[in-house]
Amino acid sequence: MSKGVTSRKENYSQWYNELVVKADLADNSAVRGCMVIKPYGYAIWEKMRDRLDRMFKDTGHVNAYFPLFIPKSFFSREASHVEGFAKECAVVTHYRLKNSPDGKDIVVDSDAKLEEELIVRPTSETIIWNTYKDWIQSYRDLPLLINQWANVVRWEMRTRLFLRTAEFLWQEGHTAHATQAEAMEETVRMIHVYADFVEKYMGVPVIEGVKTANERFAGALETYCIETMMQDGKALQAGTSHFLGQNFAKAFDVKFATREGTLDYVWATSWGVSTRLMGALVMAHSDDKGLVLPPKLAPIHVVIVPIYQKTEQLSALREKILPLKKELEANGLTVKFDDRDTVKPGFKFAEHELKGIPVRMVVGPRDLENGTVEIARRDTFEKNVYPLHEAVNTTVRLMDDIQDNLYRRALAFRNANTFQTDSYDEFKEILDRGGFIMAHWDGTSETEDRIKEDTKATIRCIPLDAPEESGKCILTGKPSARRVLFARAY
RNA sequence: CGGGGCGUAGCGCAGUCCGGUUAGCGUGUCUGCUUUGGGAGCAGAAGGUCGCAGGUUCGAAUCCUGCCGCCCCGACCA
Repeated sequence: MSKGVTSRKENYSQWYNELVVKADLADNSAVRGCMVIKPYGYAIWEKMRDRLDRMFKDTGHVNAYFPLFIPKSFFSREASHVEGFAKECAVVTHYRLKNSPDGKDIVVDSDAKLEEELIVRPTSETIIWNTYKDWIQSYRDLPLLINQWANVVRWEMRTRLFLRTAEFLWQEGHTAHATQAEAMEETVRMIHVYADFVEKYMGVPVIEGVKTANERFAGALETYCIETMMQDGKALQAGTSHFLGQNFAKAFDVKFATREGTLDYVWATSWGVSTRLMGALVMAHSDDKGLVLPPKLAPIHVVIVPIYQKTEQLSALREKILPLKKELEANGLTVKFDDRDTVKPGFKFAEHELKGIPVRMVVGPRDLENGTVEIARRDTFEKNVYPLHEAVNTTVRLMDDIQDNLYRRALAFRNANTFQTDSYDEFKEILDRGGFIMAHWDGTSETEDRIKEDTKATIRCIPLDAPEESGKCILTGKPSARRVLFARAY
């Protein structure tokens, strides 16, 4: 990115941190572990959010909003759920402050202690299922397909911008169904929606799969996930969709009258993606010059930089550029005309690259003379001079090219860094280099734990498309029916 | 909660071991002139409770004691 800073290959983590801050996506805040999402970063998140929201609506869901605070007692209703989240909850115990005796400070008023503590939601299953109890009586009330856009808090020990923050923005879908099959269908449908979004809009290839018992969501019977590879070969879980069975219905006593007149517990799913997707987007495509954004999520598609010496020249350029800008906009592109006279062109080029703007146009005196414009693409740095009348078509075409190229490039990288092995020694070597490993596993949590302790690698998922193949567990040599995906993960 | 490190200008740092001019460097900011097809150059200016409190000393950013804050590694994790 900017001169003299960490390169991607030198120190991937540091490169990422610097990039997020320098590209104006986010900053650390005064509150430990929390993040300020800056306007540019938020604009990208809004693009993601709007597209996902459309996809949810297209699959029959509606939005609603549930409270931030969850009574502590709700939490303990579902045993494995509380166990999974208890260690990272923010808890509200009081509702009032008062002046300290010496009047110099504000202190918690110990008289204002809550009878029951409130948990700041780390996820909303409990408060939502407590509500669903009132909403669902009959099979006619089902399915209930609701999504909420919200913030949640998980008091993590160690945080990283976008990838793991104490508070993060996300959406969580919570659905209720009359049958197990329907709920299962919904679970799979939504993981496909996520996969679709991440591949087609973010340009990041995913592996769809199911989690092992160790990695499963607290309270779920089955967790589906999409796993992505970052440029250091580590895995990032980009989204999850959970089949919750009747666990939450039983915990919150949500029964419905069936078509046959009997009473049954409803079947549930939940699914979510978060601002972590921003981290995935940055880590998957960016380079040492900065961010590389897929056109479908870029807040600005094209930046036009004028080259001039005197202000008269600028007005001549403006006459050419403004109609061009208008025409690009008529083709659905967002265009920025960077006519700042406070910085030099070279500075602008570097800045726009840092921010990942897909296409840059340069128009100067030379172009005025020749009726041309220079067009450069961010992903490959290729630049060419085109006749002015071809500028719009070229740019529109470039948007598709860049979008495709980013996906293809990421896919090629993932393929080049995905390995099959049956040797535990080689398994460890590959992990140290970075990459995904397809290997046999005996199906036990004990083996998975031992491998994790030994190598820091976890089973990211059992890929949905993993073919049956009998083999021997990489660690224990016990029989295995298919290979599973191992990697170190964020 | 265990192990390590750091706190000096908006930001990044040197100076601390071995106390001694007016506390310095880079960058950023401001002013002026020259520049403008890849992160400009020169000249000038502004900017500091050296984390806080106490102690030792003729004298403390530097030594001693206590406190506060932050970062990194581990446990946790979308």
